[in-house]
Amino acid sequence: MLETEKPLSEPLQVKLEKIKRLRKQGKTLYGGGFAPDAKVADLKKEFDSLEQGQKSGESFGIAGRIIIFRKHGKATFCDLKDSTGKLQLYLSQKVVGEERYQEFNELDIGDWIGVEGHLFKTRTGELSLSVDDFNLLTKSVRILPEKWHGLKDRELRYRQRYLDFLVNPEVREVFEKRIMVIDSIREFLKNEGFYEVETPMLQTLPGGATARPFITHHNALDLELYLRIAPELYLKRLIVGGFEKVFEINRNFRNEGLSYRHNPEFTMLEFYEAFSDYKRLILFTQRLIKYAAAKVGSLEITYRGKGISLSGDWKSLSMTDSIKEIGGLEVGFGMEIEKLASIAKGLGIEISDDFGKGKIIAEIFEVLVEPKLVDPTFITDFPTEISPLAKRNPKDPDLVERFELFIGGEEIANAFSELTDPSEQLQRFRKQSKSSDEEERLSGRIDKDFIKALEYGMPPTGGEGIGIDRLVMVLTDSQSIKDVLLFPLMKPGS
RNA sequence: GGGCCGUUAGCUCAGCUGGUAGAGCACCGGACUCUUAAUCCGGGUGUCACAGGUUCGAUCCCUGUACGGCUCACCA
Repeated sequence: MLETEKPLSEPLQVKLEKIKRLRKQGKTLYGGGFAPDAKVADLKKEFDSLEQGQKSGESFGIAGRIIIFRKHGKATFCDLKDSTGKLQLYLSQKVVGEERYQEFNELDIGDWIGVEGHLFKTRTGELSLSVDDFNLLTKSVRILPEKWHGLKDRELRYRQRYLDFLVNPEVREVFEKRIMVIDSIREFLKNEGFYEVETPMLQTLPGGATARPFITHHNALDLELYLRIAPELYLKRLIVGGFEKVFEINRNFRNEGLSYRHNPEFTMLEFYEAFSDYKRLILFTQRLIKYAAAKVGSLEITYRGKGISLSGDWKSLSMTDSIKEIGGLEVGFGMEIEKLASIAKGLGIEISDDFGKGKIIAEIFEVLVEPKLVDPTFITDFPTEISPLAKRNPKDPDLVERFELFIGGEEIANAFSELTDPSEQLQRFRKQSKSSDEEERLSGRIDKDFIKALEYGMPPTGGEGIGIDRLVMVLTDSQSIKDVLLFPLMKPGS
């Protein structure tokens, strides 16, 4: 027990005394050397059809954590939980002898034990293991949370996630689904011929997105470094280098506020495909997300109380059309900027002086349309002003070849035909770096090495980012990003 | 960072108008050889988040602090 943690409750003190006593008696509390030869789920499957009164011919060894006792004098039932499920153990004094039986009854909920015995079915038909021998593998000192109500306190659940997994089985399912989503995306992309790569987390210029970075320092080089806010500029360098299809699934770090959909570190998929473009990515994205959704369950999902169908062809709308159709407002680049600004102000949007038409339209979109995009919808034709890395629409310089995908009101994907013209890229960066917005300025700090790479020639390329945490939230109907992160950021407890 | 709400036993929760706290699980002692939240008998184990203030008296009222939740802002 941590010495700093005092006073101890009486049940805890009693347990500590007991452990002291067991130690004095020379008992091994932290053992080892027991290798289970079976998993609970496998045994349950194999002996499902066992008749009552019948015993498995073979003896099996399993290991797990005791989660509950039901003691009956000279017989004891308890449930043992391993990574695959729980199995009832039956221990009879007649079988193991009085001394061993006493020792078993000194075990506590939470202890890890290894047991050996035969399988049988109880009177009520529950498959159980009749214990012939057992050993304590690890003594649990602390008292586990309650079996019935589980652990509800969100703070404790996030801070002590291991307990959350122990007593709230549905939490484990969410993370198993998260693992499946990531596995299936990898599988899909690899089948499509993509290489998985790793690009720098520590960057000398935080590029590829607009966000405040975490700043750190390299001692030996006496160099200011930034935790990456996006891998984009490095992945594009690989396209320049002749890799035609690359992806990375990894963490990005953004020094921004927290919310139900923001954690300072989050997992992003970015992939780039030479000779593709945003239109082809629309089709590709549908296939990718449908593939992942099908692997974890179904294309018919529920998110925040709303049924969402991922089947069929997903809707696609330009940003201004969506504002008209869903927001009921007609806006466009043909309007005077003053007019756009006053519409935005009427919606409670704050407009700075350096906002252009594009940024104002995007703000209106965010307020009026975004939350209403429940069924999967691609929004296309983003303003150039807010898309410094995307290729301009050849027919309309105000717009770029870009889309974002929304599901359940959440932004899931962001993709565009990449800007490949080095001089235009330089200009766009320069414009950004003059912005009054501190983050924009920092993000726009010109990565000359990246421009140089473009000067060597990047083939026409489609690139996309998918927020994995958001996608998992939608696919698991999780109300907070913290519920899909194993260890969400928490301030140190008091 | 702003607003609102919360923090009582290891866990889940009660606690009236201010009179120093109580229930289930867990735990401890006892009974019990097929239980399933086993049952039965007995036992309450607490810095009421923390620090001040008001009061004869504070878990309760007030102020501040910490942490969390929701929400707004920033962002994905």
